[in-house]
Amino acid sequence: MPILSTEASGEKGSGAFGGPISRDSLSQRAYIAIRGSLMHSRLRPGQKLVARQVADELNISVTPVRESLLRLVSEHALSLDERGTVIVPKVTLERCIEIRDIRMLNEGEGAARAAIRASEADIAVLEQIHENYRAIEQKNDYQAALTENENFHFTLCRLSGSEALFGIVENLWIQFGPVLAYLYDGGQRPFHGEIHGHIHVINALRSHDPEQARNAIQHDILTGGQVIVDRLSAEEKTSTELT
Amino acid sequence: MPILSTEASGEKGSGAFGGPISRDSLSQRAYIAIRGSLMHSRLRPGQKLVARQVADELNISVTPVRESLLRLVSEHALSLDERGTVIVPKVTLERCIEIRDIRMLNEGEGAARAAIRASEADIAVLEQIHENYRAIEQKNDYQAALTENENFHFTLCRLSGSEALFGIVENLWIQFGPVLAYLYDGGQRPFHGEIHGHIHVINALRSHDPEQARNAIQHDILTGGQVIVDRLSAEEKTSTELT
DNA sequence: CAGCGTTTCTTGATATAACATATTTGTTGT
DNA sequence: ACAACAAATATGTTATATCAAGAAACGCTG
Repeated sequence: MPILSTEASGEKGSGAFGGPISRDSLSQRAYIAIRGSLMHSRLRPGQKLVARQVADELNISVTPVRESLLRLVSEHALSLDERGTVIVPKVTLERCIEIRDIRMLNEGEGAARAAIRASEADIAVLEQIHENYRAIEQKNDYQAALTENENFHFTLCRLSGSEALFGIVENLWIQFGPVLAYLYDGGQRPFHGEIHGHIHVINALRSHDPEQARNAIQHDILTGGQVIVDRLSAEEKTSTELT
Repeated sequence: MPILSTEASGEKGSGAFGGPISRDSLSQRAYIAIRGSLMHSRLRPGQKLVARQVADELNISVTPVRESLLRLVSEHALSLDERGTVIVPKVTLERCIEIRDIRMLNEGEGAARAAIRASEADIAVLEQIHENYRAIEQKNDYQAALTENENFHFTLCRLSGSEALFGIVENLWIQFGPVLAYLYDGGQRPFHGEIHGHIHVINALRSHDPEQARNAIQHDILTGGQVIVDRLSAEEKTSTELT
């Protein structure tokens, strides 16, 4: 059974033409491929990622594969077992809540800063992203919706103008993303029919109200994560009972 | 001229005996060596770190060196130029302030959580670290003082019990540490004779007062960083005038 | 059949070689 | 002396071979 499904999607499409295909290094492409598999939850928690096997599957040598695996480990998106083998980390309820809370802290700060700096054009872009997101979600294309939701959060945080903050948020996402995807695979929708949290964020930006923006994105993260927390609680309770 | 001075310090001394010397991988040792050089500001901003040269200097092959360099790049402790060569990033005033602020946000949160969870034993450990720190500082051993200060901040954050938070703080430190060291090399002492900020943190922990702890560590970071900000402002002003 | 030692397989870690490209150096012709 | 082209060098990137340590399979003996 193949470890990674065949998805060489470039993520950052290079040019409007199919054009001079991305001259990324193999290492970079391997990184994107593995990260993509992780984000789309095609890798089971606890699964081993053996360098040689992954290399075979991607038809490249182990060197660039090893580089990308180690990079993902350093980003805490993957872990190492006692022997040094790369494994997909298990998402515990505890870890999930922890990451959610740190996301709220840092994305909240990002939103607050964004509220101060964002121009009307910036906000319009964000609004457009959200509308795309809603449209995609309506079509039940959860994978795509996931990506567009990520896009919203990243774009918002980028508006803070803080490189360091963005780095942190990006990094938290790669740890949290797989959990979200895991949920989507379960066929549940984390968001409800009410007014979507993103809207409140956009309104706060328009008012240039930092604290309102902070609260809005924090509420969005909390709401979006609640379904995951519920489900993980249920699963952990079940497995405990089985023990 | 050698890129890295000879310092193979194990950081995490393994055992009380000189004992079964650390069976770290070469990659790990290279990482520690390069990181150490960075933290002790033996690398000039803008300097190139050529994999083969570093490998020669450490008497190992390029593979583990490349791995550690890439790891440091992924941690934003080093950067890549357009060609892919690793370079020591230049510290701008802007970046310095940015990292300081994000440190305040996250270490503040760490301290607040620590105030809730810390036992008296935990606090005693922290107190001991601070006393060591003061003693070392008095002896004008700035390098060692720097390490002990780092130890204080890390230990405090670890008391928060949040793995994710600790990872972020650790990562911010590796970006900020070189700047601190740079300052120390200039012979300036960032901390003053008054009651040290760490003391206020410890008091807040004893009172189990989260917000007081948050304020205390934030104030400490702000105060400690002020000298750096002043100096960088001065330097940037000068270089602007020269232009 | 059980236990134990040996061989083989797996797999991470390291070294080295092969390759590609950009930069530098050197040479030559006018 | 200078411009243009060619050779050499520097350096990141990838592939492959080797090593070592642990795990697993295998077979031998009692």
